[in-house]
Amino acid sequence: MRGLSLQGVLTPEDKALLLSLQLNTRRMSAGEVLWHEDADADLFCVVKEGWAYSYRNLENGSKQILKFYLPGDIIGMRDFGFSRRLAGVAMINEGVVCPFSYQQLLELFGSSALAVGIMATAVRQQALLTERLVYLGRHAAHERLAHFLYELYLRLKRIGAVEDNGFFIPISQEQMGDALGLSPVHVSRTFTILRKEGLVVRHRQHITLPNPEALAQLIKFDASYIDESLPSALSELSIVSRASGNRRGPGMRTTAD
Amino acid sequence: MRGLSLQGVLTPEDKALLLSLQLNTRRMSAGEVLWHEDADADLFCVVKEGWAYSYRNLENGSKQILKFYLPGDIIGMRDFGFSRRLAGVAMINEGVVCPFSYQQLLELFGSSALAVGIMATAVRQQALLTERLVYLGRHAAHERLAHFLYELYLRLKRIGAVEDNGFFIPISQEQMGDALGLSPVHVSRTFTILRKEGLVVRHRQHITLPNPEALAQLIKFDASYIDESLPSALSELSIVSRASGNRRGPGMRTTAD
DNA sequence: CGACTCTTTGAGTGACCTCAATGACGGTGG
DNA sequence: CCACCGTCATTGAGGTCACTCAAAGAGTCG
Repeated sequence: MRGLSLQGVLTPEDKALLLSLQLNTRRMSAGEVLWHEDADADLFCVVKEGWAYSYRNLENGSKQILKFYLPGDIIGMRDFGFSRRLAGVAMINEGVVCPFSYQQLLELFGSSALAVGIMATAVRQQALLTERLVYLGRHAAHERLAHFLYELYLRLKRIGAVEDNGFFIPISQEQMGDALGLSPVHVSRTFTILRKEGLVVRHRQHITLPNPEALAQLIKFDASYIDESLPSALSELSIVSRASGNRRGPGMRTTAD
Repeated sequence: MRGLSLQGVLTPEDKALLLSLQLNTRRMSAGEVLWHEDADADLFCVVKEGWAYSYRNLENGSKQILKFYLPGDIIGMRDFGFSRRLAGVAMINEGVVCPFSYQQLLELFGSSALAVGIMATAVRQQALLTERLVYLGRHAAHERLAHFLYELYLRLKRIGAVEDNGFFIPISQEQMGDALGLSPVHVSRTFTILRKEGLVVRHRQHITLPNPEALAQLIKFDASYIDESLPSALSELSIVSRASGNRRGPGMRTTAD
């Protein structure tokens, strides 16, 4: 890095921070791992040279690559708001990266805990999309549907909308197909399969999971992307309100997007 | 809303803001559209009752649903950092939402333009993932590959790594398959198809797009999710640096994740 | 010059698709 | 109360896209 020019309205603190980011550069060899899945999440990296990619290794032996990073890209934003990495990152070819800590970023937000929380919440919601991406890319229809239903089950449970392992679902099978990348006909067939295995009972707009654990087991569901608590630095930011029309749930946590 | 309790370290301003969010509630009927794709993006919504979903209507007549929103979820974070909506949002059943403006959120970040920029950058990067999701869900192999290559082409062009419509690509076909949800064998076949149509020329680790416009046309590529400028309120935050090893590009814009 | 990785091509299979018809349910109006 | 309608779900038949397995060609590296 020879120079650093900034446009706009950055404060002197901002500029100092940006300069500090350029300090720790690290040369990486081809294939070298920046971090593994489930590793502690405490830093970002800016790619200076070379390409990198983030990935998930799946139970079934396959792999889903989430993103390729080119020079100038920031790696690791995806995990901000979680204590552990949701995906591994490795270099493709040789290159140089600039690591910097979450702590440095937090200083930027320092004045507003709410801003930090909104940022973290936005990132956490992205985790849901990422999870869906993995299922679209590398899982069969019955796994996509099972995952979809189980995720819904957990989210509804959080807001107190699950009763006796069952919940109300106003979505048509065609809409589920549009979400899961399946034809409505095949969604129906897939429901039939899950019903015959005793995993899902469906009656009109009501779904019951007689054995949620078995369903979770089927797809090796890892719920950390949904209900893991925020790292201590960001904690205590849930917006708890009690909506008038809300069915007797204990409260309502606001989760982004 | 009867009450609003907050834990943690929120400032009085934060609390005032949160209270103000509860003001404008709006009752929605089933199927009602909150906003269309490409509409101006200037507000969020918190879902109080009912379910909603965000979607993309595709050129080929199909539809991809991105996410279902349950009570307590925030809608619209995905577009923060863009001037127009990347996806439409509609209610599934009857419900109540609380709209609030981006402006209110910006006040939270007010003290730090850099914090705003990082937030916006994180959200913009999510747009890339969303776009990939759409292709995994609803597009054939040759469309996925064409889209992947064209997106790469645009991103590399931004950092000055494209020369004569060609660029260096250190990725194996197996890795592309892992990104696109295809087997390595089928990636190879798909390359053959694109080559025979004169859209892609590949020689080892170098790719040339003889006619980028034709490729973009094939997949109706809308580049707004990549290169649309930030809304005025957030503008001027690109971090321009000149990396030592960077091939003679004019500079390097930092884009998140 | 081998050993290795990556790519290409062929053959056969399977998952999911489309098209089409029927069934189940709910709402509406006579 | 019942006939009618529209929407949604189910089931069958046949087709296609992408998969797996397998083998051979092409570069690259030591």
